[in-house]
Amino acid sequence: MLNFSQPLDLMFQALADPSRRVMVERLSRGPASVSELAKPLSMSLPAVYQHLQVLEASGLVCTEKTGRVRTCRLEAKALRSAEQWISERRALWERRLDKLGDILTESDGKPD
Amino acid sequence: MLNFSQPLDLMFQALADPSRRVMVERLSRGPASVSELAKPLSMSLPAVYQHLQVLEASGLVCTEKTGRVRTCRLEAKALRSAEQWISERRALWERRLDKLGDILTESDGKPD
DNA sequence: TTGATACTTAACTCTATGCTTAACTTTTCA
DNA sequence: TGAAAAGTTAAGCATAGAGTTAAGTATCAA
Repeated sequence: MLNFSQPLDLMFQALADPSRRVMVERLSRGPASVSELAKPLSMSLPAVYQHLQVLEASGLVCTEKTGRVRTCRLEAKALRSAEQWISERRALWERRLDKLGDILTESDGKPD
Repeated sequence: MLNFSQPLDLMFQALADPSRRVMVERLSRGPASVSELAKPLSMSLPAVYQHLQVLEASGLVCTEKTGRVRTCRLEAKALRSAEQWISERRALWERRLDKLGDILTESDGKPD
């Protein structure tokens, strides 16, 4: 399928990489510079930088450069929308399971 | 970074593809066969099948074959754990923002 | 003004992903 | 029994993704 570059694609794609999740994890405890984000990761700075660009493109992280330091911070709104997509599907499915359970209980074990 | 194949990697990776999200969406409304999942997607059945395997490997979907039909259903527990990861990070970050807001309000505009 | 710091860009390699078509393998049922 | 239905496997191809090194650029501090 062609890449529609929809927000959810980019967000889930961004979250799929463990290094990027480490970066998000770090940023959930407060803003950080590029080098700070790189510190716990065993890879070159350009690699970290590329991950950062993926996170920024997804909207999960926004950055701002002041002097020679780029400061990165989490974007709660984007996190919320990814969370919400999952939540809605799960709710739909669980509601269905509940209803099914009720029917089974009411009818004392009769199948669907 | 090496592929640790951690559950979250696989789940977010699985959700990153729009075709797979269409499949999850369909399954949130109830179980379905492989061909039913394939119906709205403009790709070959083997392609759909491969997507299904990605979803199954991630734990988001489980399947069971009866006769010649494979029935697929959502796994609420897995959805919950992906949702929770995001939720926890967001909560941490938003709590931080709130505290910061409080400090700014109490001190009447003094910086951090 | 010069060396160090903190990114940033470019070019390249290697692997993983997302398809495809073709060829099987069950099951089902007329 | 034998064709149709539903799924499965295999092989191959094209593109995207994750990493590298090397070479910039822009700030800062002395």
